[in-house]
Amino acid sequence: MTYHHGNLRKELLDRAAAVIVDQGIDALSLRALARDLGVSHAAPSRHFKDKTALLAALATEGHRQMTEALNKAAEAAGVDPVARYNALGREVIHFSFRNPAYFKAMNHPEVVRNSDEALAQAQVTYMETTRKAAAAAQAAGWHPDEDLDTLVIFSSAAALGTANMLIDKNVYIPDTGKELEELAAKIIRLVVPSSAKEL
Amino acid sequence: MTYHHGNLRKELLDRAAAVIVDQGIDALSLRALARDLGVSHAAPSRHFKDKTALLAALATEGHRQMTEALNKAAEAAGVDPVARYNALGREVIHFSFRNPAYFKAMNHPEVVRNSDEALAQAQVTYMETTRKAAAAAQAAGWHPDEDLDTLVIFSSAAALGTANMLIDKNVYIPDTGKELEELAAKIIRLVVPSSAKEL
DNA sequence: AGCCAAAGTTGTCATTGACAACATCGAAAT
DNA sequence: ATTTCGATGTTGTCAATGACAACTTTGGCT
Repeated sequence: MTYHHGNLRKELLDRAAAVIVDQGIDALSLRALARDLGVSHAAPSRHFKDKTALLAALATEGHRQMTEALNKAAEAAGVDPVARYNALGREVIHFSFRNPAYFKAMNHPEVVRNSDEALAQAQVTYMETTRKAAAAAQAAGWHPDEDLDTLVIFSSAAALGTANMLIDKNVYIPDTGKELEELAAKIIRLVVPSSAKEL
Repeated sequence: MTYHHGNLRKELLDRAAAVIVDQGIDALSLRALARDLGVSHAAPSRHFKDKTALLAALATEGHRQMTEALNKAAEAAGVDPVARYNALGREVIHFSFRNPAYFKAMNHPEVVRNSDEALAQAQVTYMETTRKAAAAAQAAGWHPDEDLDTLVIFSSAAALGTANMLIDKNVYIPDTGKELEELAAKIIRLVVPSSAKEL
């Protein structure tokens, strides 16, 4: 083992994600992370000023990966703007299943409140992407008479709210016996049809 | 000042709610609460075993008040089951605006995970209320061919998600210049029409 | 009058985040 | 090749906190 760890920043983020998944964000401790990785208690501070900074980095990376995933999903959905927006909604939920730790960091009130430059930028970019896709869907006939702002908030809230409810089954959910993915797809279909033909 | 405070339990809850509103749940500290109320650092433990227990009590009280508010709102909405369900959705959001601290406690992952008997019961009751109202709306023509479970999760997620987004403007929201209430009403209308006639 | 359980207090400990001062290493410049 | 210096780790320390134990006060019940 060398004096310099060499990859501490990334390993801290990975380990933090693992801890968040099975113990929650509140249980995260910088000193515990350091112990887990076999470094001294103050080593993490070289990479993250404080706990919030680590979570902000996690959230920023999450936004990066989600943006990538959303772009892919939209492309795969073809040219129909309604189908694309539907795919975006499904992908947000799917992403939250695949990356619960990123998702939780991205939506943690404390993290969002103290977001640094990079994170704030990532958030704005995400909202702009959503807004553009929603506008296209609207132009294709989805709720043509509604305010775009209203539509954006409605669909974002539905997608994020669904992800939050399903991620940890925090709320009592009757056992539907269905795969969560299929359930998510049905829910998103109630927000945006899966194709313009269904309008 | 007497040795026995006389009303400490309630004052702890009230003060905690105030702290949560302007500093967030993470900033809550039992010792700080004790200081604020002029009692010793261990006094709160006589009423709440630990921090989670205090939050659970807050959440339980929140559920109690919300249930009451929801019942009133449904009654005021008349007999049309669709209008009633729409009113429920609007009231959830309105409640979260009026009682952000309760709402945050009720939706905090850590609190929900470690819920005690009373809180678990309150949560189940809430979901059952929602489910019944949704079933009635469906019987009246709202998405007659969809699974009830799907409809319940969809509408709950939309309402809770909207409340979460609007409560602290956590997410970037374009300045609509509209009152939040009116915005919420428009969003809920996208979930459930405001009357069966609009189906 | 006296008992006793509820409600408060003081004392203490381990954990944590934050910071300061010091140590080591590797890569860039000479 | 050497030197140097900034990045990365380490040790040491402090104040705040949650949790718990042991003791005290008080008011209501018998």
